[in-house]
Amino acid sequence: MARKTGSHSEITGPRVRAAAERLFARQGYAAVSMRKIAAEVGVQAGALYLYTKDKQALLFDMMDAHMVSLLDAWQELDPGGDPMTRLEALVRFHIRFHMERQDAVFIAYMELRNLTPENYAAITARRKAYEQVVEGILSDGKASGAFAVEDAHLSAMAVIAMLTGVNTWYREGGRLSLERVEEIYWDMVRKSLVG
Amino acid sequence: MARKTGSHSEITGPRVRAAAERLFARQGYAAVSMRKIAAEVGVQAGALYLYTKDKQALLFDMMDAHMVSLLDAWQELDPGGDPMTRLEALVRFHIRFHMERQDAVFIAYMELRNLTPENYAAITARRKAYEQVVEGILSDGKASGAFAVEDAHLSAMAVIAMLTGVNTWYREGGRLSLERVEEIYWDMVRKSLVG
DNA sequence: AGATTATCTGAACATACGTTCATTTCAAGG
DNA sequence: CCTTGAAATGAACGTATGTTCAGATAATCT
Repeated sequence: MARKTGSHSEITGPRVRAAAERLFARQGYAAVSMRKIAAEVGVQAGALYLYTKDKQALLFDMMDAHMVSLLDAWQELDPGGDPMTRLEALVRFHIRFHMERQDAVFIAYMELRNLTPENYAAITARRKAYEQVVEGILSDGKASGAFAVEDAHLSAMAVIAMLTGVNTWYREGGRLSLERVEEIYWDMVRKSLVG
Repeated sequence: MARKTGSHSEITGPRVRAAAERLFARQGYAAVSMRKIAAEVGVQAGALYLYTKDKQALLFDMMDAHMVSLLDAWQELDPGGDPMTRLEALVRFHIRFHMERQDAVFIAYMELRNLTPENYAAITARRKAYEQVVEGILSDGKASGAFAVEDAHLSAMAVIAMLTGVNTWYREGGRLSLERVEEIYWDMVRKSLVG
């Protein structure tokens, strides 16, 4: 047997990426074999190499796409103007964006050490870019007197860690709606940064 | 060849656990083979099984020991009394304790999915116990009016995420001393929870 | 000194891995 | 209807995996 009835490149390609993302998030990159991914797609392992150079590219491409998407989405949404307004927008954006991409976020945080040195450097650069978006807002707010921030970098890291942490405990249909979570987190972030 | 000169169980045992912790933290459980651990210790792979039932026990035992140590250390240090005092003690304790055990903390957060279901349940129970320590302090503070907390559980998770995040960016000998970091984080946590 | 026992080796086990490739099958175009 | 090429198979490759175990060795005890 070979080519399956109804098989098509434009369908299989995305399905490979989706299966890899699901499995990497649930079991970890190192624990997921190409054969497992292929089985999830309904194909033999060899066929995956029509859609990716190798296993490493599968990981890197999804991480890079995620980071680019994060940076692009914020650039689109950034209201500009005063730091308080921008930070509120960022807090709400961050929570929403990350909650809608739980698998990709999980992978972006957990699989850094499974990247080759070159790929690691590339992803790290994107991460730093996002961190500097946050740090920039805090710096502006410090300069304008809107925020009582001692160290903009430290506070940026603290805020990001706190926000991303939502992913580890929030489950849809739980006690709190995502809007409510957004509200409370923004309240905590704001208070932690003002007088 | 067989038994090495100067070989001794009380020495090799801890060295196996130390090597496993180092390697699991750096490369991930799934990516570390028993042969790699053995090589780090300077022994053949088969010898490891004198000190651990299997690879899974190596992971579980170190994670469980870490969690027990965390809970015990806090119980020892808990000053009791009013929530504000207790929370400050906890914030400083958490940062210090986690910074001194970077590898163990990393593993405790990253390798949950490589535990068997039974082991996962056991570790998760310990984690929940610690989360409830924090949540308990916030609840007390809410009841006494010391904290303006809307949802004690959510705030507890936010605080823990923020504090543990220090591990991802703080490097010894950097711009800020650990005492300074403790100070600033406590300031942020306190402000985020009051008025 | 000789016997005992804890400690470790080295080979073996079945199984799985990522990747390549000749071959086969199906869908589409003329 | 026949040709062409994209899409997938399935077998093969060398290597690595966790774990077991009979045998070898050095430290300890009598």
